[in-house]
Amino acid sequence: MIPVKELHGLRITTQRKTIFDLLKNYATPKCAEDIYEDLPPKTMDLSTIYRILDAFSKIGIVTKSFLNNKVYYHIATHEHKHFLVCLECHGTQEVEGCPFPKFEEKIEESSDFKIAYHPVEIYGYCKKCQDGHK
Amino acid sequence: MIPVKELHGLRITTQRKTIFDLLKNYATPKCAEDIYEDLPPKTMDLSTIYRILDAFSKIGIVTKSFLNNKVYYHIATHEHKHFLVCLECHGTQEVEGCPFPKFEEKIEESSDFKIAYHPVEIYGYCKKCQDGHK
DNA sequence: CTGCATGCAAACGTTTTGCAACCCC
DNA sequence: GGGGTTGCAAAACGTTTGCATGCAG
Repeated sequence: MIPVKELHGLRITTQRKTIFDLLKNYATPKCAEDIYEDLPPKTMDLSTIYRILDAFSKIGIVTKSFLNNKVYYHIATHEHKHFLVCLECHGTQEVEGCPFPKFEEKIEESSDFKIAYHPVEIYGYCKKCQDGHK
Repeated sequence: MIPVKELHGLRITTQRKTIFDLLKNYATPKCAEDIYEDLPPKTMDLSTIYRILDAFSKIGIVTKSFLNNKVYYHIATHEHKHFLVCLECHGTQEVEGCPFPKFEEKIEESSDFKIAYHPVEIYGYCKKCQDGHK
């Protein structure tokens, strides 16, 4: 786990510590609004959350993904995780393993592309939402 | 390739044919605005493009992906493709092979999740944008 | 002729920004 | 003390929607 003290040159503020601690405890990716609502009212402004998440993603301690025209953030632990996201109810569940590692090596070898990250989400329908979708 | 005539119950209109033909010729995923700008002025409304892309994705002839808070659409050919997307210049290049197939089988077996699609994009920095990003 | 599809304009929700006040280093 | 950081408000952005008109079947 990344220690809070090392924020890659970023100042350690109350707000950043708060967000970092929240992120640590989330099992699945969350959007800015989710985080905002998990905080007691008036803890900090929504725009501050956006700025902090942006800063965190720039220094690589959170990953970004997208669903429903919203950005989802997830802490970048050394254990790399993937998630199944339901297109109907937007529920998220963790899945084991990562199919990418070997593939990425091959890509970096054969092209001059430096991979930053790959999506962690796979879309579909969960058990209870499968009716009506083949 | 999917014949234009089979639009899964959708009416075949001038606008839908136009969009379909454009999509066929794109080598990389495009967003609605890209498509709008590729058309001669006044060809059709941007909202129409959104509605058509939405309809197409619902019947499965285009896939959706996300970058920079925008939705990217790509025609769903039987050859499944992946793309490298540069976080700096937003350039896109195709890459061969798909790392997912086996992984997906395993997931569908071990969980009750029905996979609809997985992201086709891998993020990083292309050769000319690599300076400044380790 | 009927209902789905479109154009236009306005609304929507998420994210970004400008600026003054604040506070970490 | 100074420059990065925040709160607030407003703007920007991609996308969606309502409604009257148009056109495919």
